[in-house]
Amino acid sequence: MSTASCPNGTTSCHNCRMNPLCLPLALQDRDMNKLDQVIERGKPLQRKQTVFFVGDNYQGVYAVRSGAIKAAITNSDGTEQITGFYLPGEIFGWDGLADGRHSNTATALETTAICSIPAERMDELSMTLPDLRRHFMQLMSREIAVDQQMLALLSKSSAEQRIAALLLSISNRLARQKLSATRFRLPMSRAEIGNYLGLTVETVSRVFTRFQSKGLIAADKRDITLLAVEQLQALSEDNR
Amino acid sequence: MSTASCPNGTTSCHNCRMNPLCLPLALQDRDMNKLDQVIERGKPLQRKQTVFFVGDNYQGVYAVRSGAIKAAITNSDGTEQITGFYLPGEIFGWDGLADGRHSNTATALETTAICSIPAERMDELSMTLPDLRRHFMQLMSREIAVDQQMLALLSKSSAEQRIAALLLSISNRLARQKLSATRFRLPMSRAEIGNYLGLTVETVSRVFTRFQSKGLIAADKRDITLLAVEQLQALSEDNR
DNA sequence: CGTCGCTTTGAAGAATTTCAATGCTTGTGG
DNA sequence: CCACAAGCATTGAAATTCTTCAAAGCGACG
Repeated sequence: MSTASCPNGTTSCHNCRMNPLCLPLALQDRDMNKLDQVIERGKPLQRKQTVFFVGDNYQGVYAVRSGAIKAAITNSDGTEQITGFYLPGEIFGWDGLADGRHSNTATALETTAICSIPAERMDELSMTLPDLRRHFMQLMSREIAVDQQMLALLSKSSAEQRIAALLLSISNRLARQKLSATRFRLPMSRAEIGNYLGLTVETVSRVFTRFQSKGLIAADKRDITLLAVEQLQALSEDNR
Repeated sequence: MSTASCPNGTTSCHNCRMNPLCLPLALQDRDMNKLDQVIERGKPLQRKQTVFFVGDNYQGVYAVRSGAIKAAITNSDGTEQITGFYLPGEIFGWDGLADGRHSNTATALETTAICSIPAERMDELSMTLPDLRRHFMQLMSREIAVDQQMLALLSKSSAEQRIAALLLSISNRLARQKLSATRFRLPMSRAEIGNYLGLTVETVSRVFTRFQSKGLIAADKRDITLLAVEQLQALSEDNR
């Protein structure tokens, strides 16, 4: 992996200025300087390490710089329900702002580098930098729009449509980060895909097989190549 | 209907001060005064009237004062996919903030009174009133959390669980507004419930019948009485 | 070399959808 | 005032999709 914009180890977040990875908005230079001081950088997370647990106090939000994060709610019976995957350039953790505690647990799917944006700093900045404030609200709004899109997907569609839509979503999001949109490695397992999409592992596996035999994708375990984006698009858009 | 806190016709939004209907946060009195000047009140909407369409410019968000609103995405084939129902005291329209255009169409399910909170005003206020700014972000965060909860529900559960969860959700939300939590009239049709929950009308209808024969609810068309809240709770929480 | 984690495949069973038909309520025009 | 159309809800029976249960393959890693 790690075709990401900021290499993992010895990075300085000055990259965030060149490539608007952490906060992908065109900010004034002046604003960007201030922003740089706010972002805290930690050491990369290993697979299965968590950023925060359900119930943890909300400290702020996080931007994925490389790797991938999954967010999951824990059901009453202890099983997990994945509510989102976050790829490089995306922000997660907003769920904790409402009542001061996270409703999700956030876990690294692979070796992952993140920036944190502490709540107080965000608050201070929101006061002094109108652009940044608007940007934060736009980011939250985007999360809402994405979740609702996902809702629409889950309510309406068959297994094939869901998986087609997920693959296209990942493709688009990688493209936005100037990464390859047609060849990529899935950061999550079949089981995690199934969990997220409300399908069993077996169904996910079967759909991948079917997609291959139809020539829509090539899949070698987690390495995916999209061969017929238009057809996938059509598939995901049609109602069953 | 219209057991809502602010009666429809001749209202002044001073009610919003007494009963924190429009913005349900404990604000300083001083802040509340300023807020009152911001909220615009229009005439009540009739059933099927829309607040905004997909693609409309984002002008701000709206609070439901009485009645009910549905938000829906239009699929490429023209069918609608309901992404949320908004009851008295709840805020909708955040989806348009991200890119300046609404991704949903918002429609009144019945005669509905709303307040609008214009974007510029919200922006000004966010600058001068830190509490209010935090409150806006909390509201957005709550929308995210609710949508994600819904995602979890749709991914994991059977028809009965989905419907049980929807009934409980409505019940809780009415209770928060000091309305009856066990007897209420659904503002939406079976078809709309099905659309929202990813089920067919027929399945929705059958589940209502099943719930009645099990003594969990009494239902006369849209008039619902919850008879066994704990059992519904248990049902909605168990995985299938 | 064997175990562990993940993926794939098959066959049977269950839940939901689809198709078809009927009933109930409301509103409207004759 | 009645009749009829339109919209919504309900019910049955057949068809389909997805899940469940069971088993086996593959690859990585100690």
